[in-house]
Amino acid sequence: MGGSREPSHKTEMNSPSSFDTGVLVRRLSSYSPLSDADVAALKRADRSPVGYSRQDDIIRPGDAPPLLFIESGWALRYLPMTDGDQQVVQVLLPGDIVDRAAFLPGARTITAVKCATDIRACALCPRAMHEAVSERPNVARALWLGVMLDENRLLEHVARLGRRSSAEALAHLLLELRHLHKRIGAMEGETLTVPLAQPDIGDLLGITPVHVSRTISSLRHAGLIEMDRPIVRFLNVERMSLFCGFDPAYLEAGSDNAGG
Amino acid sequence: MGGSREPSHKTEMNSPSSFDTGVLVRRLSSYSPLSDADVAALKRADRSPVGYSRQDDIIRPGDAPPLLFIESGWALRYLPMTDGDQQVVQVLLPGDIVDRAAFLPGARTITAVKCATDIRACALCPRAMHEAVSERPNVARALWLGVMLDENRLLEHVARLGRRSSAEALAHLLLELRHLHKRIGAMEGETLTVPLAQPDIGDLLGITPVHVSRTISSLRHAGLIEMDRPIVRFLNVERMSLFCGFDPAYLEAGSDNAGG
DNA sequence: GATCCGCGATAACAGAGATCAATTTTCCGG
DNA sequence: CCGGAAAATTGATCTCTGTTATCGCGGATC
Repeated sequence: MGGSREPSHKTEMNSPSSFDTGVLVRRLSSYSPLSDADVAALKRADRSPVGYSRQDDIIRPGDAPPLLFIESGWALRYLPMTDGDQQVVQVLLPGDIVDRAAFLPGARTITAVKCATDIRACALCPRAMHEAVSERPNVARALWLGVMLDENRLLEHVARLGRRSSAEALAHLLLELRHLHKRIGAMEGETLTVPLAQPDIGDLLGITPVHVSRTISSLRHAGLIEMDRPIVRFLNVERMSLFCGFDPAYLEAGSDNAGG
Repeated sequence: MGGSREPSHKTEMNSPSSFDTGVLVRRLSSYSPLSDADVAALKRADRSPVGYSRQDDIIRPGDAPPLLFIESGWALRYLPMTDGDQQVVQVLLPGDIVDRAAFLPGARTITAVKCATDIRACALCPRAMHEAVSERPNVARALWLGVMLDENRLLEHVARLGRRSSAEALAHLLLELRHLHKRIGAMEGETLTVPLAQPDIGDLLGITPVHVSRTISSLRHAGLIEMDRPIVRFLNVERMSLFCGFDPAYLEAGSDNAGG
């Protein structure tokens, strides 16, 4: 079957938590301000990190997924199709929760998640998380905002697949990744590291690897990007955004965190 | 701009609640059993129903959406594209919540929702809902399960757009609608009422209206369906499911509501 | 009852992307 | 350092879907 592989290199890691929760806490507090008590409640949910190797499957369809978030590395959440193809539905970046079905005791997921790079992931104690959610409104609000923002990304992904040419779709995807990394200061100038192979991008955009290659070179020839695996350099963000109709509003946590 | 229209016929309706909450309560309790106290808590959130006419926009991108659920009728949630096209991301059926961003005080939505038929919708009091969620674990669980099932439908929609031919995509969509209605006893035999025009289906599947017509006739000629607006009759569900790789597992509330 | 407009069907043609194939390059494991 | 496998590029051809246009129908409006 496709490229599914056993998580052969799953590794226990024993570096402690004050550093490891950093990614999640930073993410959540970027959604909604967290007090020290909120952070402490989250830290109580923290468990030991686990390592996965590139190409490992973290979860598979039918699993009751573990409550995990990505510490470092990229992963791809996808639906395996009956004919062996796969459709990627989400790019998981550091701070992302692998599968929120894990919040629901006993629930099964319909997706698989494979590592695009070596991954360090961090487990959370479901009981402690539920406590944090029910007793800490800020935490609940931040998690819920995360749900909404992920949904927004998914909706835009639908629009990419349904209503854009492959060149527009690729441009839009790259601009989304750029925006997410720019915001957390994870880019050097206009240079971004995208550790995805062309077949991965094909599974994301619903096109063949051959056509990914052609699409990339068309963006190159249009003077929008340079791409030298795994480096992507943005040459003209404004023109590129215009070209594919990219508007970062859907990635923002709602300019008005006023509340009612 | 496309077909956006003011909600000119918005109408206050004054039929009472014991009947109106029925749809939502029935839906939620199909996700997770609700006690009388749970139902009572939900009823406290109930507000007066509102009517909309076919083609009205219930919400628009940038709105702080109202907390509404569909009482009767079909609506389409979509992303308006810059070129005037629209990409439908969700079919809203009775019992569906129009936009969950409404759960987050002050949040804005990025989607629009338009009525495919005349609609009766029912507002919920956000305060009472938050109370019900925080004090009634069954209610919280049912709502969260609803979130997960909607996500599953969205993920399958991504797979439809990315990895299926138009005929497979249409077959898959129709089987999803059939399954949802069959489960609540809203079909007569293998006959389903689908109050969508072909341009709506095009916006759903990311294809042109012309091609929707072709695609329908190809399913007809394959002996899979009869379609006489708005009636769809399924002639061979098994062969149709095989044809498009439809597996209803993603619509089920997880066979094991065991819980940990 | 006349008119109009959106829906639906169909046809001819154009274009985007898939498929098949061959070749080179890069990557990874031993 | 080497060898095999996967990734990447490029070309030729085919298929599916978009585009444009025409026509009939039916429901809404006046």
